Amino acid sequence: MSSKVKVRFAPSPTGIAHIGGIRTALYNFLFAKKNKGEFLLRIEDTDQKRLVKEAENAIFEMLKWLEIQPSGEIIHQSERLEIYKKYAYELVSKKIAYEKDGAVWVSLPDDKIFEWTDLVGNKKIRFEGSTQEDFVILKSDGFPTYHLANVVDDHLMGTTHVFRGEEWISSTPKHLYLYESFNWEHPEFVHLPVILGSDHTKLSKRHGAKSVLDYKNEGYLKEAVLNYMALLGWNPGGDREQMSLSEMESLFEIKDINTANPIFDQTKFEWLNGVWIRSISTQELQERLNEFYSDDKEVVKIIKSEKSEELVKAATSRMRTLADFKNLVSKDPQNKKTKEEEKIAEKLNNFLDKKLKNWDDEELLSAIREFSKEENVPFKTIFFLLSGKTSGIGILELNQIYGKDFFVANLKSK
RNA sequence: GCCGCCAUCGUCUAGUGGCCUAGGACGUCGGAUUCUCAUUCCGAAAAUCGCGGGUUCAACUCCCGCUGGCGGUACCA
Repeated sequence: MSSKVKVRFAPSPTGIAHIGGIRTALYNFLFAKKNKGEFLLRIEDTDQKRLVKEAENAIFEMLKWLEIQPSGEIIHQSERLEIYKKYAYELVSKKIAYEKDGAVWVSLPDDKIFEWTDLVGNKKIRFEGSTQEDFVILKSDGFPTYHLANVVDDHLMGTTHVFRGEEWISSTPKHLYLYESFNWEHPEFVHLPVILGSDHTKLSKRHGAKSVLDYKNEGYLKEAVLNYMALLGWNPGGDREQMSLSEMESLFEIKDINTANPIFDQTKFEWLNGVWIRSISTQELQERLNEFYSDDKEVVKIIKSEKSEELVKAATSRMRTLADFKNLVSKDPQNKKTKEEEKIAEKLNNFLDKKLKNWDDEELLSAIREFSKEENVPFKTIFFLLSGKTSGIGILELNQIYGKDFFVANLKSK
């Protein structure tokens, strides 16, 4: 392999930029980085009927957010119709393609064997020409089909490695035949096992969404998205779980891509997000939160307050997503007290009022202990009465951040 | 149906003929720390390596068959 590595992410803007798509983009990117090659972007907008207006922007936004930016010019297949037409008719004149119903078709020779070495699993895959039906390369609306456009562009762009989902394996013979008919060398093929949902079928909207941007909006860190996506089907060996983009860039090898279909595990993804939240600096986390809550005045006010750093520190270990932050730091009581609890709250209020002078941590803690013992009230209840929540940031941390007034307000609230 | 890909704990996976009475992680369960919840730390259960044949002194690792899962079978990508 003497030529410089050149790969491309070639999404079709027909729907959401889903997890499978982003993983393909990521593997392309990692491979390019690892081999000091080029990573390009090509928009395959050849299906006029299924085109979704917002999809293209979503793709750009996603790549930008994840910082896996392509270099070079972005190619739109819809702007290259003349090129595909020219090549389609070249095949017609070579008698490889024929016209029917206003479209250009190709038929594979029945007796020909199509074989290539797929780099995932490094195995030979072979098809007999007879298993492939005639296929359209140029549609009657003048647009090319995937088969033609993909082959033509990859050749013209000098793509060395085609990373794509394994759903393309069955049509690779068509592509092989096209390369051969044009007298072009075909690129290496890297067919990635498709990601499955928890019900073991191809991951789709049915499994509860999710575009990568949805995950962004749910409070996932880009590091976690990248990290989890990469590990879904690739493993550099060893016990490593947490990896940054640059670490992955230096470790990525095609031979470490798994051959089996991975199942997307939301729970592990959340765990990994928590790991990332805990591993960035408080200052960095503050910035992420600030950005995440930019439309939420209430939270922005909290993040911008003097106590911001303490709050974020206290919340860090308790977040799995950035979205958890709001409930954690909210001053509003989240559960109503029972009649019984109201009585205890009143007692506790009087007790603390009598006992505490400075409301410092030491005083507060020993008073709570005393109250708990004397009245036989579990700490859990006291926590609830003081904080207004059944779980969350610790009492002493809250004392540092919000102080006496906050506790008294909670004790008095109904 | 036909064609193709795949097959290690529930899940992600390590493992490339002897180091495996199969290792790690998530999750689950138990415990420690503890002001609740988390975090952190310990520990446990969890795969007779899908099944059946080979090859070999030796197979999770190689070969064949079966079964199962997934994918493709459009003038969609």
